[in-house]
Amino acid sequence: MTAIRQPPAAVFAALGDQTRLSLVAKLCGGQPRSISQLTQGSKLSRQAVTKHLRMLERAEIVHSVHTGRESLFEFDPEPIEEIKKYLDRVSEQWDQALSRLKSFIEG
Amino acid sequence: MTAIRQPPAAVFAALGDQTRLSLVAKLCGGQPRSISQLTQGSKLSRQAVTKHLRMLERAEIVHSVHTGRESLFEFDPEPIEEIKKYLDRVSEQWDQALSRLKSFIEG
DNA sequence: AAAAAGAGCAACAAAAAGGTTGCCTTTTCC
DNA sequence: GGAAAAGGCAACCTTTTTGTTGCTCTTTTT
Repeated sequence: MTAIRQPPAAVFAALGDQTRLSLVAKLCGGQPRSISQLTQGSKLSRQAVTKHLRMLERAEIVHSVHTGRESLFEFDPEPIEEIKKYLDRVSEQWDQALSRLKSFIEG
Repeated sequence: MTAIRQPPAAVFAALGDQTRLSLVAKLCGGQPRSISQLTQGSKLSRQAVTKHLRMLERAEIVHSVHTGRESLFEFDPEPIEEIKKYLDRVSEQWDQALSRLKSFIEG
């Protein structure tokens, strides 16, 4: 049931912010965390952090699960694997360009 | 002389836009291209494309070289290699979390 | 049952992003 | 020398981002 994936730009955009990058760093450790937990130590308000989490959620980098009075966020690895592949293709293209240049000079 | 690298968030942000992603796709092919060339086929104005290029330049993903009346843009691979490493660390953390979970269940 | 903790919703405001247009300068080509 | 091509600069506009605050609701805790 491979879902239709966000285009890579949306995932990059979601990662393009230090606050959200920090949230990802915490969540990729595997332990689900509540909004309050994720707000601890941050200079931002809970609402601000919530908005960032919703943005990560739209990019499908995290998802939330409601339990009792709190909503826990968990990391989802797929979108990041996708953009890694994307970046690999970019690097590969570049490497091929370098190879061509090299054999042109040598040949 | 390893330059001080942009923090990863800035690089992700620079890639977080379809237009800029397309520009990167063209430039990572190795051939330097002028602004006019890069504007060809785009629905955007030259100025809009220029702004996107400047944004990629700030993130050090490309750099420009003036030759005569045109300015050529070239791809720079380092920032992308950096964020690939960053994403590898994220994936690694996640994988370790999964391993711990697995051995907890099995043990 | 009352207080406290965790969150959602909505309104608001400031700043940044994304794009346009007009005008000017510098090269190149005829 | 004059026209055309390539770009830089600045003003301007609209939309999105990023953040705040206040209020309400539900779930725990005591």
